[in-house]
This record gives sequence, structure tokens and C-alpha cells, in this order.
Amino acid sequence: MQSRTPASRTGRPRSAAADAAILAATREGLVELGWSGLTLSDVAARAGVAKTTLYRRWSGKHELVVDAVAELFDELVLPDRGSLAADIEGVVLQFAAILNRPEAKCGLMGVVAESTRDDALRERVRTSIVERQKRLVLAGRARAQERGELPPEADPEESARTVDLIFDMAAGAVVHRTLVSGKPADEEWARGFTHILLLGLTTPAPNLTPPGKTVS
Amino acid sequence: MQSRTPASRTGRPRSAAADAAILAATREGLVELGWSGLTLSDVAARAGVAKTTLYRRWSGKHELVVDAVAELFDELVLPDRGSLAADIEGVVLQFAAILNRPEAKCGLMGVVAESTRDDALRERVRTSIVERQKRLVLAGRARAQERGELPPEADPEESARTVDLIFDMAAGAVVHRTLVSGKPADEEWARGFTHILLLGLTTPAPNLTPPGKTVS
Amino acid sequence: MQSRTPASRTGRPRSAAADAAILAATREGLVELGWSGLTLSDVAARAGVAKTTLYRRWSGKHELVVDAVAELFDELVLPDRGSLAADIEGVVLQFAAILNRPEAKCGLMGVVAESTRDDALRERVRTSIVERQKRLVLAGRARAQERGELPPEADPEESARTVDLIFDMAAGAVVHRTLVSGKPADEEWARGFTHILLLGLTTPAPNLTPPGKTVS
Amino acid sequence: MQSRTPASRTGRPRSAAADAAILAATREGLVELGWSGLTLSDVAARAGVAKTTLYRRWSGKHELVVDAVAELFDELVLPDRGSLAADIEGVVLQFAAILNRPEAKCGLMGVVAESTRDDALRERVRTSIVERQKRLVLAGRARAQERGELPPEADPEESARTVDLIFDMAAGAVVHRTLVSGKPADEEWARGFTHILLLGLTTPAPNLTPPGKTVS
DNA sequence: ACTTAACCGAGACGGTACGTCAGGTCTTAAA
DNA sequence: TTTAAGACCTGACGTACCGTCTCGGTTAAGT
Repeated sequence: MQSRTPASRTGRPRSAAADAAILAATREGLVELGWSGLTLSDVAARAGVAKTTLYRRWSGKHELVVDAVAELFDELVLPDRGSLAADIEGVVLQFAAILNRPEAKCGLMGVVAESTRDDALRERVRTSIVERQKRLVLAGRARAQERGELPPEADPEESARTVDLIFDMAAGAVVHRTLVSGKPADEEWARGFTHILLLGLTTPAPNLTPPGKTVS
Repeated sequence: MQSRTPASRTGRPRSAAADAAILAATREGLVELGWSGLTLSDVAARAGVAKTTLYRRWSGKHELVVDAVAELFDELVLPDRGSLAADIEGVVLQFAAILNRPEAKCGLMGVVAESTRDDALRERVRTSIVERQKRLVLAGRARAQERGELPPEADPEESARTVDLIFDMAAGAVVHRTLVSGKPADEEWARGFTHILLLGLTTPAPNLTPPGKTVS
Repeated sequence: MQSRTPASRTGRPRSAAADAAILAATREGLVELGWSGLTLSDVAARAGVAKTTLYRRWSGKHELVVDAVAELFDELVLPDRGSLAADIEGVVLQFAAILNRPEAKCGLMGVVAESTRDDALRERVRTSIVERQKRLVLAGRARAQERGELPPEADPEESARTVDLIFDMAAGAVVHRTLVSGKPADEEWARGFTHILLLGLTTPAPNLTPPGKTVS
Repeated sequence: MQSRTPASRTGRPRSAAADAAILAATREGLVELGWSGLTLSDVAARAGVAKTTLYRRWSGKHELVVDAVAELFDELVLPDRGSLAADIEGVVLQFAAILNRPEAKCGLMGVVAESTRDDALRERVRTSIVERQKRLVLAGRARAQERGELPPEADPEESARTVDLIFDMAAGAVVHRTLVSGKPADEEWARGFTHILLLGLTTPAPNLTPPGKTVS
């Protein structure tokens, strides 16, 4: 969240309740007004807080929304549904469900759009929202390895690359399906997606690529 | 582009040159100012055109940027690189190259962000930008079938679902890699992506895995 | 009215009906929209005429309204009510009646306001609207002289000055009463006004002005 | 000026200096650009103030100019020139001098023109500018009564009517002379005007001349 | 009847100001 | 020192009107 200067000892302390109220008001505003319609004046009014209070804690709309949205995605958990495929489907459906909430799609896409020209913001989005969800991929793989569905890691570097790839594919596909194609990422779709993803992960090395090009 | 009513026979005709100038100015503005920094006043000034002319043809920033960005993605072609895998890699890299251009990422994410609260806009984005690129998937599959890399279609409905799925996965993965993860979608990445995608497509595994069962 | 170039012999002649329609539409527009609300596009539409036609004949809103309003004041006539006082009262009431019509007050004050910074326009207002109403003062005086109520003119220069003064006093008082004070210039008021005006005109020379200052 | 709600105790108080700067800038703008050329953007820029500050205090151009012009006419004073006639001449010349200033004529006629379609505005013009100058008529009469030039009041209602009439005649005549006839309201003219006005006031002629009868 | 030139309607065009609104800073008094 | 309140500057918004222009098409006078 925002940088808290612990050096200040004197004076009136900041209201702790205000933070939560502001973030909730932000999400409420996103639901009703969308990203571009959201104004900090409105957030302040909703939270029963002065605009100054808000600017004292966040540097602007971007950062505020990042924090407000991040809390949403932290709800994701990895369910144990008995198999790797089912676990993947479960996470995908959870992710799709969150992305269906208006505050999530508005807020996320808004900050992503801004982050195309603001590296600091993109980094903040990545660390506050995206990167921390890789825990799901890691946990899923670990559980699959326990079950014997996947072999243990060999090359740690290669392993990290694969996690990134899977993450981009999963998150990207759900976002594109939901926000661009405008169709529901439902169970059937999740099954099809998981099918393709899993086969690629579990099949060692193909012969379809022309000679001279190995894949993994 | 905007709907042209051919019923108007009288009056001064609209300048054809203005359209091109405006769209080019829009892209230029996106490069320099980004989505949120782009103003229609600035576009008009760049294009040497009055603001009213702009509003006469487009209803606002959203629609204008959709048209301006759509022209970028129409540059995509399907190269014949000898195999399905190589073809996919080629298209993915082309797509990544376009998405690396600032006007493309700014503009695309900007309109997508807005479209989360505007169904008409999302439909416009879909038809003007996204949907027409499915031609690449269709052409790639046809060529692969000629080569014998893929079997001919059996169920047309299932086939359409697969095209959609592939498209969401490909477009989504590249976008997420480029814009969120912030890492380059380079040849190595494209190879990994293609590997996973292709195996899933070519392995005749059971498509209907019951929930809770393993896949491979 | 507008300058007509008689040098043009060939080609389609201007529609005579259009002029009248335009002036009528102008007055109609003044009634409904007022001076500042009046637009030439609206006038053109009301008159069933293209904007170009309008600009071909008048150079702008100012001149058009001058012509449109001038026609209103040309309705003034000098009634023969038997005495100078009654004649003055009659004309004053007529003038007040015209000035009560919204198109008259709107239009007149509008062009007068503009004319404070445009000498050519003020001259046009004076010659087209104001000056020609001095005929009423002249006719009234002539009739009073016939009746023997006023002596014949002695000094023609002095006479002209007096006509101007009376005119300014009469027109100014009615305008101020109607438009600024916002009270009706009714019969009682006209009687009071006429009383003061006439006494001053018919009394030869006062002694109230301090020595060394003669009035007439 | 604008109504100040003294109930507001909290928040940053309005800058008092801004008011004066804005009104001065308004007059400056009137001088250079005239009524129709005056824009609130320009006024704001001149006053070194944001447009919003301006709109926060005045509802529009009309009200702003009323206040700006009102200050001009508050400069009028009643000089003691020894006799009623001389006093009247003095005030008339002062009024003419103010009306000769471009900001005064532009502004006054502009708001009067607008007020022909806006009763609230006319009332504002009347109370803020016109009505308060009746003090001059009242003071002049009182002084003349002290001198014995005029008898004391008999009927207070009749007295008020006379004040109104004198005021309409004086103000109207000067305005018409200056702005419509376009000739200077100089000493000679003022003498002539005063002559007529005073005779009417001091001659105890029958006030109720039946219509159709001669006066003198 | 046939030029021919000015006329006409429609409406696009480059400008400019409008009045509103959001962003972000500041100045108060109170807590 | 923080807080609520709200005034402040900046700058874009989308609209409206101005006066000009460019079309296709019309209408008389002069041949």
C-alpha cells in the first residue's frame, strides 16, 4: 500500500478506519461509474473523508485503484479437486468469476491501460496484483507433483520460464475471453482450455516443429 | 469506420483526405500522449482540421481510437513458413511486434478498458479489431490441412468453438506477456507458447474429461 | 437596405419574395429568441432560405436586424387629435406601443448596444430607424403653427437644435421608462411627460438660470 | 454584488482581492472588446483568476457586467452650484461624462439589451445601477427646497411619480443623445435640456389636462 | 433552343467561445 | 499534525454559432 512514514510521532494520528473506507468507496465507485467515471472527489464523498486525506495517502487515482483492486484478487485460493486438471479448471473459474465483477474488470483494465505509458505503474500492478497470484501456479504444480501427475523440477530456470508462460496463457486467455470476446468463461470453456494447456505441459517433446527447432 | 449515409446527395461532400489525416493524427497523438493524454482538440490540431469536423464523423474518443487502431492490426498477414508450428510462431511474433508499438498498446487497452462498461463499444472493438483477425486462424488451419498436418473438420460447431478458444489463448497470452508481465514476447517465448498450443490441438485426447478426473 | 449592384444585367435575378420572408423571419426570431438568441441559421431556416442567400444580401446579424426593426417604426403616424399636447401624447403612446413589442425592444436595443463600438452601425441605425422619425416632430410643429399654438420659426439653426432636443427627450424618456424602469408608459405618464415638455417649449425665457446663462 | 452566504464558516474563504480584480478586468475588457467581444475567459485571464472562480461568484456575463458598471455610476455626486438649474446641469454633465466612457456605454447598453428578455436581469439592472441614482434627484430637490426654489412636497404619491418622471426624462435624454444621436451632451445641450425640464417643474400649470385640450 | 452567368439549397468546413467538470493544490478553523 | 470543508488554477470537454466554402441544380436574360 502507500508508503507509511513511521518517523512521525507527534500530532494527530491518521485514522485507520479511513483506509478501509476509502478502498471500499473506490470499489463502489468503480461499480457505479467505471474507471473513467470514477473521480476522487466522489470517492472522498462516499468514504466520508476530505479529498486532502485521500491525496495524503495515495498519489492519485492510479495507485488508489491498484490497491482497491488488489484486494479483490487476493480472494483467489487453490481448491483441491482431486486432480491437476480439475484444480486448473477450478482456479480458472474462480478467476473468471472475479473478473466478472464490474469493479474488477473496470479497475484492472483501467490501470493496465494507464500502465502502458507508465513503467512505475506497471510494476506496481505487477507486484500488487498479478505476481502474487503466481502462488496458485506454484501450489498447483507442487500438489500435482505430490500426486505424481507431474515430474519434479529439473532445471529451475526452465521451471520459472514455464510458470511465467502458463501464467500469461491462463490469465490472458480468461481476460480475453471475458473482456474482448464478451463470452462467458464457463465450465465448458474452462475444460477446453485446460485440455490444451495440460497436454502441452505433460507431453515431453513434439516432432511437429521442423528440424532444427526444439521447443523446450 | 463511421456509417456513411449514401442518401445524402446534396450539400458539400465530406473531405476524404480529412479521414486519413485524422486517423494518422490519432495514432501520432497516442504515441506521444497515450490514451488518457490524448485529446480530440490535439488530434484536430495535428490533422489540420477543426474539432467540429472530428465530432461530425466520430461520436467521441472511443470510436475514433477504435478505427485508428483497427488499421494497425489489419497489417497482419499469415506467412508461409513451411509448417503449422512455424506459421503460428510467425503470426504470434507479428502480433507481438504490433502490440509493441505504443499507439497500439495504448489505444487497444484504452478502448478495452472503456468497453468494460459500454457494450456497444465492446462490440465495436470486437468487430472492427478483433474478430477480423480470426481470418489468420482460419487460413492457418486451412493451410495445415492442405499439408496434412491437421485432419479436416468433423463437427463445424465444435470447430468454431476451437477457433474461438485458440484465438482467445493466442491473443490473450501475447497481450498479457507484453502489457502485464512486461517481458518481450520474443522468439523463444513464441516457441514455448506454440509448443503448448499445438500439442493440445493435435493430440486426439478425450475432449470431455469429467470434472475431478485427471487428463493425461 | 443592402446595396444592390445594378451593374449585373445577366444571370438569375434575386428572389424578391426572399427579402420579405427573411425580414419577417428575423422579427419572428427576435420575438422567440431575443437578440442574443437569434441566429442567422435559424432565420434562414424560418424563411425557407439557405444561409448563403442571407449572407449574399446582408453582411451580418447587425444590418439584418436594423432593416427588420426599421420597418416596425415606419408604422408611426402623427394623429390629428386637435391640439399640440394631444398630438404629442398620441405619438408618445404610439411609440410606447411599438416599443412594447418584443421584437422591437430586443432588436433595437441589440443594435444600439452593438453600435456603441461600431460607428458605421450607429450611423445606419440613426438613418434607417431614428432620424426618419423626426418627421413626426416636424409635422407636429407645423400643425401646431397652423393652429397658432406655436410661433413660426425665427432662427432655422436654433430650430433644428430644438427639434433634436425634443426628439432626444421624447424618445429617450419613453425608452427609459419602458426598458429600464420597467413601468408602462401609459396615458397618465404620457400626460405628465407632455406637460413638462410643452411648458418648456412655449415659455419664452426663464429667470431661474443664474445671470450670464441664457437658455435658448 | 453577489449574495454572500455568511452561514459558511468552514473551508477556505473566498479571496477578497479577486472580486476587485475581476470587476476591474471586466471594465478593461469592455473598453477593449466591447460587450459582445467580451468573454469571460478573457476577463479571467486579465484578472489572473481561473474561469471557475469567476463562475463561482457570478452566474454569467450579464450579472458580472451589471456589477462592474454599477461601480462606475456610483461615482456620481450632486455638486452645489448655487441654483437648482445649475445643479441639474452639473449632474447631467457628470452623467454624460460617465456615459462617454466606452466601458459604461458598452456595458450598460449590453445589459439593457439582454434585460429586454430577462425580467430578473432588468430588476438587477434597475436596483444595482439605476434606482440608486435617484438619490441625486431627491438630494437636488431637497436642496432646492432649502433655497426656496421649489415648494415643499404636498402629495407624497404625486411626488414619487414626479421623481420617476424626471429621472426617466433626464437619464433617457442623455442616453439617447449620446448613444443614438451620436452627438455630445455638452454644456449647451445640458442648458437647453435643463431649461425645458425646469419650466415644466416650476410652472404650477394644471396637471390634469383632459385629452384633446391644449396645455398652455 | 441555347448559352451563360448569377442565383439557390444544402451542408461541410475552420474558428472561437461557451459553461461544466475533474485533477490536484492551497488555505482556513477545528480537533 | 491530521482532518473536513471548500476555494483555487489548470486544462479538456462536447456544443453552438459564426461566416466561408463547395457542391449539384435552377432560372432568367440575351442570343
